[in-house]
Amino acid sequence: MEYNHRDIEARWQQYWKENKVYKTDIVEGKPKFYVLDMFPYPSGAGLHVGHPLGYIASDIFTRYKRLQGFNVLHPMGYDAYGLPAEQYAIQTGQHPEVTTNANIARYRSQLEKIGFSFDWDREIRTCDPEYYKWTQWAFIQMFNSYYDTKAGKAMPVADLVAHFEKHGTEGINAWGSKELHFTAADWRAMDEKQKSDTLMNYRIAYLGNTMVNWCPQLGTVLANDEVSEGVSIRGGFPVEQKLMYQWCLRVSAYAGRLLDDLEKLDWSDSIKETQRNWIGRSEGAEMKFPIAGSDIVLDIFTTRADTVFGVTFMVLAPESKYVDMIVTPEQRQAVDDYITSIKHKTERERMIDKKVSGVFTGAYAVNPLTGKNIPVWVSDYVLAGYGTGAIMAVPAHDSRDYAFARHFDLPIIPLIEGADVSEESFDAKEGKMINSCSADLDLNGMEVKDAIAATKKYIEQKGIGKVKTNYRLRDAIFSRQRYWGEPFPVYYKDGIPHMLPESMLPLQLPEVDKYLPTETGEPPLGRAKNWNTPDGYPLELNTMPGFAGSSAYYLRYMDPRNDKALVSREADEYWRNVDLYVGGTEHATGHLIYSRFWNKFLYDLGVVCEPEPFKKLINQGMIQGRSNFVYRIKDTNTFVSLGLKDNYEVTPIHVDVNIVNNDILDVDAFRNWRPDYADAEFILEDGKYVCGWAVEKMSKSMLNVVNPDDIVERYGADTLRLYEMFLGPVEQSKPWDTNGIDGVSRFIKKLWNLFYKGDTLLVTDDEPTRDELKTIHKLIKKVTGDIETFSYNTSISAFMVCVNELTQLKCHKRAILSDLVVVLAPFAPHVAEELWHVLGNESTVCDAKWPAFNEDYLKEDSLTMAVSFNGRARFNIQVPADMAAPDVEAMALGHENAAKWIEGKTVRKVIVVPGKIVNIVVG
RNA sequence: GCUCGAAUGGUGGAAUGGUAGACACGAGGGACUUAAAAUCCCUUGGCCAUAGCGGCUGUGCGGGUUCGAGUCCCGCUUCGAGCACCA
Repeated sequence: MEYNHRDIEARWQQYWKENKVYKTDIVEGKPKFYVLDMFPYPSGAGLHVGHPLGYIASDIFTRYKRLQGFNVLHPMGYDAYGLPAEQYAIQTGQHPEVTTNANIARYRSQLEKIGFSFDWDREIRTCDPEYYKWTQWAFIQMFNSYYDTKAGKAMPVADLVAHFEKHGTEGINAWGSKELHFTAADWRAMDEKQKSDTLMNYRIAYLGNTMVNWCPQLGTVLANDEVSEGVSIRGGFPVEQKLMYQWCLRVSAYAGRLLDDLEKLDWSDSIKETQRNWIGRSEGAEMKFPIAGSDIVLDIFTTRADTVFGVTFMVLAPESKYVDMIVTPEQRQAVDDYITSIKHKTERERMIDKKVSGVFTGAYAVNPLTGKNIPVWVSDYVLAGYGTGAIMAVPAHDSRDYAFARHFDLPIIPLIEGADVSEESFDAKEGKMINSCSADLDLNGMEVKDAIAATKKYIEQKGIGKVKTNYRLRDAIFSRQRYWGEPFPVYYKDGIPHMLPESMLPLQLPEVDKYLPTETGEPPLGRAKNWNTPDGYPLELNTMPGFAGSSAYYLRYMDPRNDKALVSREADEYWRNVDLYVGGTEHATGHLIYSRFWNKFLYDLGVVCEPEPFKKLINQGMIQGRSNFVYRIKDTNTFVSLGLKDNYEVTPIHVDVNIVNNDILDVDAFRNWRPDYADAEFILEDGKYVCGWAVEKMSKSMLNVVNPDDIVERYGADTLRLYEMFLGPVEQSKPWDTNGIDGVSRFIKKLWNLFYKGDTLLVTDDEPTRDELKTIHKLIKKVTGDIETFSYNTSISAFMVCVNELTQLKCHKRAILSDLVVVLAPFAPHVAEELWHVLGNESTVCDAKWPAFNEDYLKEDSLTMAVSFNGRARFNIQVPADMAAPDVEAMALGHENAAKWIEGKTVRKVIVVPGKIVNIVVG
C-alpha cells in the first residue's frame, strides 16, 4: 500500500460525516471544554490559505482535549450580514441572501476538505431568522434596561419609572447621557413623548442625537472602530461628522467593568493593552468655574487638579452649548464666523490641520482658587465629545495650551520648580510645586502627585468640584442605513418608538425592489411594501450593524435550535463560556469589546452565568502573500531569470504564484497563461527560470492568492495542516511560502513507511526495547507540553525526529506505533485515522486515550555535563545520572584535560547544578 | 508624543539563566540510475587550520548583574502594532 492522500482523506471525511463522529451533546459529569473560532464572513473570493491557520490551531487543540477525556464543543457558523453582499446586490440586483448562501456553500466545502472536527449540526448563520430573533430579543432587553451605577449593573427601566413617579431624579443612580434634574411632579406633568425622550437618556439601547461618522459613499453611519484616520476601514471613503438621530448602545456605562475585568482574562498583553487604550480611563476631577457677572458655571474636566494656580484662560469646544450662553455682544460676530469656518471642515481636515486657531468669547471665568478673572476662548483643539467639552488651560504644563497661549499671547505661569517654559511646556508629572498658594490651600513644595491629591480633597470639601473618572470609550452607534442587516424590532406610534411584543419575533427582513436608499433619502427598507405592524404603525427603517449578530453567537452555539430562549439555562450552565477563542487581532476594538459588553449585559439580567465570554484568547497571525516576479527586458517579449536581470534593463511583472514552484517558473504554463506571452522567450540560468519575490498583502491583484483546495489536492489536507503549523508560531504573522512544504510531505511518507514496505504490513507485536520506549515517550512529553502552549511548530519538529529515530531503530512495533498515531491524530487526523485502523482498531482514533508519558523511560543512564572554567574553557564529562554533587565535582577536577588546564592555578569555587553543569572558578 | 511587542545563519524558525542555531527549506558533495524523478548518505553561522585533532569568533548597539546571559537589569538603534489635539 502506497500512501495516497486523496483516497484516505476522502474516505475518512465521508465516514466522519455519515457517522456524525464529531457531534457533541451535554454529558452530565463529563468535564466540558469550549473551543471557538471567530466565524468567517463568507466573501465571494472563497477561503485562501491564510483563513484556515487559526482553524487548524483550534482544531488541534479540540482533538487533543477530546483525547484527554473532555467533552469539547467546537462549532462553526457564518457572520452572514455584511456590506460586500449588499454592494454586489446593488450592482446586479441579485438578492444578498442568494449570494450569501452560495458563498456559504463554497466555504463549507472548502472547510470540509481540511478535515476539521466541527459539530456541523450546530451551524448558525446570523442572517437566519431563527438566529436573529435572539439578536432582536437582546435589543429589546437593552431598551428596557438602564445602568444603575450604585448596583453596578443593568436594571429594568420600569424600576426607574417607578422611582420618577415617587421622587423624580432625587436619589437615582442611573448612568445617563446627561445629568437631568426633575421632581416627581415634573415627571407626572410630562406627556408621553417627553417621558419617552427623558427615558432615552437612560436606556441601554436608546435613540439619541449624536455626532456620528457619516460616510456619504457608503450611505451609512459607521462605528468608531469602523473608521480609521478619517476614512472608512471598508473601502477607504472619507467620513464626516454629522448630527443624527440614531439608535445607540450605552457601552460607555460598562467601561469600568470592561476595563477592570481584563485582569481576569488570559489574553495576550498586546490585545489587553489595545482595549485599555480604547477604553481610555483617566482619573481626574471635574471643577466648577463660574462666569464673571452671571450665574452660569462652566464645568471642566482635568487630570491635573494641581495646576489650577496656573490656569490663565479657559477654552470651550466650538460645539459647546456654553458658547452661545456666554458670548458677549461685541464678540458674537467673530465667534459665529469662527464656528462657521470650523463646520466647513471635515473631521479629517481638522485633524490634519494642526494650525492653532480660536477666538475670544468676551466672557471671563473666575478661578475658584485665586478668585482672578480669566478669559474664556473657543477653539477646535478642544473636543466636544470628551469630558465636558471645556477645559482649563495651563500653558506652562500642557503643550497644546502652550501653543495656544503663545499664538494669542496669553500669560504663562510656571508651577513646577526648575521647569523652563521659555521654549516649550513642561508636561511631565514630576517635580516640586511653586507659585501655588492661596489663603487656605498651599501646594508649594509638594510633589505633583501629592499636590493632585491635596487639590482633589480641597475642591470636594469646598464643593467647587468632585473627583471624576472619564472614559474615552463612546456609546456604540447601532443604526445602519442599509438593507442587509437585522431589522430593528421597533415601530413608531405618534413618533414614539415602541418595541414589538416578543410573540412577533423574529421580525423578518422584507423584500425590496432595489437595495438603494429611497428618493427621499430614507434607508432601503423605506422601499418595502407594508413595512408596518398589523395595526398599521410604521416599522423602523434602519437595520443593525455587523457586530449585532456576532456579539452573542458563542452563546447560541450552546443551544442553536432552541426557539424558547437564546440559550437554555441547562446548556448555559454546562458550557458556560468559551475556554479557548482563536481569531485575529483586527477585532480588538470592535467585536471583542461589543461581545464582552453584550455578555455582561446578559449576565446582569441573569441570562448567562459567566461575566466574561472568552476566557483565553489566541490571536493567530496574518498570512501575507508571497508574490513572484518575472523580469521582462524592456520593449521585448524576452524574460530574464532573477540572477541575470542586472545585465539588462528590465521591468518586473507580477506572475501568478500558481505557475511558480519554489521560485522556479513553469515556462510552458507561463506561455499558456496569457495570450501576450504565448511566444515569450526566456534567458535561463542553469536551465531554469528563477523568479524574484516579495512579501505583499494576499490579494487577487498581486496574483499571490493561494487556494487551500489546490494544496489539498496536490499534497493532502494533512500536509496542509502540518505545514501551516510548521511555518512558525501560530501568533506570528508570516508570508505564505510553499518552499518548505515538501519537508512535511516527506515526513508523512516516512511515517507511512514505518507501517508498510510496498504492500507488506510491517507491524509486529514484539516487546518494545528501552530505546524505542524512550523515543516515543520523549515525543509524548514534548507534544503534550507544546499543545498546552500552542507551540505546534516545535511539536511537528518532534514528530520528525521521532519518526527518523524509529526508522533508524527499524521499529515497527504495535505498542510504539499506536501511541505515535494517537499523538499525531490532532495534527494529521486523516492519516492517523487510517493508520489507527491499520493497527487493527475498530473504533475511530478520537475514542482513543491520550497516552501518558513515563518519566522512567526518559531518564538517562548517564549525563553529559559541561565543565566550565571561569565560564570559558569547557570540557564535557560523562557522569552517572544519579551521582551526588561532591562526586561529580571530584570527577570534574580529575578530568584529564581539566587537570592540564588547572595546573599551577588554585581552585577557588566549584558550582555543581545537578544534571546540568559544573562550574569551576580558578585563579 | 504615549503604550506594547520584536530583532538569532542564505530562508522559516529552535533554545525552564547552563554545550546557541533543534527541525525544515535551500545550497554543496556523494550513492543508486542509460538518464531524470523519487529515495538514501555526508557537509552546511563566520574566520582560521585540515592528513587528523582542533582553535578563535558569534544572537541589532553600549553598559551592568552572574561562576555562566540570546534569555535578567539600565541606556540606545531599527522595525512592527495600538492610541493620539482625550485636557
